[in-house]
Amino acid sequence: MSHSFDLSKFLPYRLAVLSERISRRLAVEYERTHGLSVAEWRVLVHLQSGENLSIRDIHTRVNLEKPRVSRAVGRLQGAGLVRKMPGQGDGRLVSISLTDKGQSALGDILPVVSQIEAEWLDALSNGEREVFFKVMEKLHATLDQDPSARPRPRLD
Amino acid sequence: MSHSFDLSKFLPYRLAVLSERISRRLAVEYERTHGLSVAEWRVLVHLQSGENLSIRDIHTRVNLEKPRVSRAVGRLQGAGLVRKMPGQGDGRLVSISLTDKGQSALGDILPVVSQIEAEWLDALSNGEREVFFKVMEKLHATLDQDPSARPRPRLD
DNA sequence: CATTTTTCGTTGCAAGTGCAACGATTGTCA
DNA sequence: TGACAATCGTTGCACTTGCAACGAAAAATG
Repeated sequence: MSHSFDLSKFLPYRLAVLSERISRRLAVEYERTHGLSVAEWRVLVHLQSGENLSIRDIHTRVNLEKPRVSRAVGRLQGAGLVRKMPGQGDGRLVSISLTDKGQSALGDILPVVSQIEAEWLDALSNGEREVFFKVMEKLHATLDQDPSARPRPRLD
Repeated sequence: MSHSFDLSKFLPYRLAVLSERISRRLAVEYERTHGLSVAEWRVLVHLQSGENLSIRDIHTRVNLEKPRVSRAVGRLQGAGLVRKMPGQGDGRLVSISLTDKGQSALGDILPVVSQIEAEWLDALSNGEREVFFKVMEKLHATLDQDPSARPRPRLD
């Protein structure tokens, strides 16, 4: 007798579908208005929090592979949104920072994106929000103890 | 003054990180043991529920673009896990079904994958599971009313 | 019936992705 | 100090992906 299995009730599948739908919805905004990809968007946002970051900084904190970050930064530089300078002190590092144009683009996008997120969160009660995030944390904690799982990306 | 924004607390980002980590963990299983990609895995699983499906059936129910399904089916056929026959009645349709080898591969993978999912769900209380899935549904419902969002894939 | 539209699956093509490997720079340790 | 190892960012390469366009087949329209 065959193992009964319903993909539509499978946790990883449901998460993937929801996550993808939400990502797409957001991408509509920064893609249409500023031609950004997901990787470029993440890099750009992360640069807003701190200046003079290296590729590796972004790589470890933003959950993108190193080559992906490198190329995203290259495209952002080509678009004039980002500036690359040799890192002082350590000659291997590259110091990346936002240009005025990059700041301005972020200024356009962030309010829109925050507004969309707010609409999603407003549909939930306080308790639901709390439990939802707690569950995500618990799932990460379970994965942390699984040697076959990837390490959790730093979220700080 | 600049808009404060913390990517690590941004709902879409957190969802993407968790979803990707979970997907990767699963992919380890069916990729290493049977050389399947995510698309191939989804197609294979969906074929288990019903026989003689068309590309379009899979496309609409499994949240994969049509060309992606077509190519995944082609690779599965090449690996001997799937059989393609011209659809009777409608000459445009392609009738896809599992071979014995495909059934056998699923028989290997499904218990392992279900076990991993069970470990994740067991870390949650009944209430947490309930709220978590309810929140996912609510987020979908909010997206349903957003004309800029993609339609929700059928989950049946 | 004849003609136009729609649907189905596939393919072309440009672009992005993951992984390994590379040169360059820095750190480590005998 | 000198040899070796580790780290940083980039690049090569094979592969996948998304989107548009295509031919074949069926449906809709007159």
